[in-house]
Amino acid sequence: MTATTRRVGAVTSKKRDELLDCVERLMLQEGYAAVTYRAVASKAGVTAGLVQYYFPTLDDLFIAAIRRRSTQNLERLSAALASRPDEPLQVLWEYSREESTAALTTEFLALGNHRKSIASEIAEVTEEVRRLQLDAMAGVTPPAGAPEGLSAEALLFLVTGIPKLVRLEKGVGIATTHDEVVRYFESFLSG
Amino acid sequence: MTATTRRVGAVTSKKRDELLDCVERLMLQEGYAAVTYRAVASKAGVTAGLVQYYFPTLDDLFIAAIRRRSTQNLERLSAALASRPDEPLQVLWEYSREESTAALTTEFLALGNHRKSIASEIAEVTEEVRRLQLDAMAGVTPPAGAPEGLSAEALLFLVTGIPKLVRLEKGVGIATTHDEVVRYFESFLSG
DNA sequence: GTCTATACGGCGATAGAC
DNA sequence: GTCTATCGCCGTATAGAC
Repeated sequence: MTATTRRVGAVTSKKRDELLDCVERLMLQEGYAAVTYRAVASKAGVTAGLVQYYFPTLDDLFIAAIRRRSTQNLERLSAALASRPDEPLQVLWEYSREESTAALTTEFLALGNHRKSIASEIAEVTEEVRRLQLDAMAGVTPPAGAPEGLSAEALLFLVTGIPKLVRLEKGVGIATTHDEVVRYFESFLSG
Repeated sequence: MTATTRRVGAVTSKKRDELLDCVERLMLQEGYAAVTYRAVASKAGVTAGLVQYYFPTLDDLFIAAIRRRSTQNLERLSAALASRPDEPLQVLWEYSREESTAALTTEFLALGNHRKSIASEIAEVTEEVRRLQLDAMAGVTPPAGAPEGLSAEALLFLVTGIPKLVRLEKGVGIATTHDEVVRYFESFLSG
């Protein structure tokens, strides 16, 4: 069958990869709403038609960006967790606070909340990361000073989620309470 | 000076208030990106030009929506805190988990992150709410079972922020770890 | 003070020319 | 594989009717 007639650029194209680089830069600098065919094209020095040749709809473009980035993230996170298997919480905290990739992750989360067509894509890769993170925590006792009665799942949510929330608030200029909450978590995470 | 010649509808207009109601409904149902002059007009049964008469730019519209809603929220929250002055944390937790107004607050936060022109508006009203919340917590000892070494600021951030984060993730279909983290907080908040 | 009509350029998307 | 033409939305601005 494969009934469709629309022609699409090869996923192995070098140009395609460059375009996704531009998409990431645009999202980080101006947010996902600034990602338009014309803006990506202008940044890459090509025509808007060419961008659309590789990504027929903006959904296609965003999904490609999410998949590429999450594959890279999974590898980076895996390596970081494997290199310090005795303190996964500290690794997850630092990883979640890293501006470079975490900002994109949060941007993708916000994007999914307003573009229902790609929400499932975000959910899928997030859950995949979460499984990896939970596995890394298995069998490791929480550091002294960590809240009592907190399940591994809840602790994971806090350690990876609080940095997201802080970033989100910082993004609009909210500053209060951030230092205090970061200080608390770092007080029992290696410190 | 007041050089401008542009005419704008009166803030006391009943129509204006109805339009803001439509804006809130649109934001809740389809997200802020669905808030267009034409969509608001169609929902209110008026022309797009009339919406623009009251709100010359979309920034004006969003700022008006933020101010009206935050004024109402401050009053509701004040009343709730005053009615149970001995357990402000429980009140804040329940208030933050309420779908109706909390969803709009989170939507405004996301909006501010992508529309820098109104970010300061969000920051201002959020900080104002936060001051009120911190005042309500003053002099009240945290419930038994609450994490040790947690400052009032940090505890406030968690109790009001975790529901936001859970809502954000639920919005894209993420489900894991939410039950666990909610259960933990409710285990020491009255339960 | 309220409200309508119209026009502009930018947008996502499609079909099809080179 | 690359790019143009075209369509119907969008925000915004303005001129003017009641």
